[in-house]
Amino acid sequence: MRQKKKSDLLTEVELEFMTELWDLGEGTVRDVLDKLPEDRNLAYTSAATILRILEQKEFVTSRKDGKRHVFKPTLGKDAYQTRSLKDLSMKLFDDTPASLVARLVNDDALTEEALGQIRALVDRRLKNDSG
Amino acid sequence: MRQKKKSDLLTEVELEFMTELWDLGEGTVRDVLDKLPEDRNLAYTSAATILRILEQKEFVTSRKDGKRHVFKPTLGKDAYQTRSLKDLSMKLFDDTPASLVARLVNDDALTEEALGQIRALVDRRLKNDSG
DNA sequence: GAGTAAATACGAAAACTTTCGTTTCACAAA
DNA sequence: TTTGTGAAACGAAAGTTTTCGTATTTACTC
Repeated sequence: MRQKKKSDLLTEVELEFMTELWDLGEGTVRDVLDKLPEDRNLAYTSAATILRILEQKEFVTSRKDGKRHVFKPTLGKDAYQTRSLKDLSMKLFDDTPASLVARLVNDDALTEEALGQIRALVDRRLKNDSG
Repeated sequence: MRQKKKSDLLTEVELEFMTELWDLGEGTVRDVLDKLPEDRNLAYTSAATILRILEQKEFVTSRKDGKRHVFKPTLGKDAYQTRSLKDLSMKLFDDTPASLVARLVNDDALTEEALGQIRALVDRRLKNDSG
């Protein structure tokens, strides 16, 4: 029996909307629409449709507040970050996170400061694991 | 004058094909098709279309070898990895690579070995920069 | 040159994503 | 209760990606 193929990843526009919701915590169609860049020029009904789809896909839930719907992510941004990294690592880095980081730290555009932060993060994690 | 909006990122299927080409170095439609998973069941003409599109988008070039075309990436896998990471970092990590790594090293699924490798990479880069 | 097996060229169907218009609904103000 | 305003519901148009069919071309064989 074949599954319907749910990629469990957000599309471009879905991610755009989730980003605003993660930032807001929760919000109405109007809230999200107002938060988009000036030049985005998306119709109200389009925004409503995106949120409806996100609800169908269970990335958000909604409750009613008076006559409007308030939408709220069911999936945290951090969880989605992890999911995206896993996907990228699988598709492009042989499922080897270290090689992903290798590519990142070999990027000349990366500042020394960022490198220092990264090392601190790794050290902290290694310390916690052993301690 | 508005640009047509070329995202310079590969679509799902395009990436699937580029991955095989990166692995092969170069190859014909048949070569790539044969390299796909058993259960992929893609028509020959579909594969040919994807490669044609990749050529239009200038991700590959082709030369003729007898009656067939041999396709070859114009963009290295490492360059595309860098590009993808930059995109993900921008869209989901506030354009802060360190926070991307933070999410990665906080993933419980990451092995201690991988962590060690990551630290070694960072150390090497820091050492080279200062030396 | 005619036959044929395999590849290319091209257009378009199918599937999915993004956008929007129209209708319906809910609430509030007169 | 009617009317106006803004939201929701829904379907579908528009845009993009993925898949494939048909026609044509190419190189090889006889």
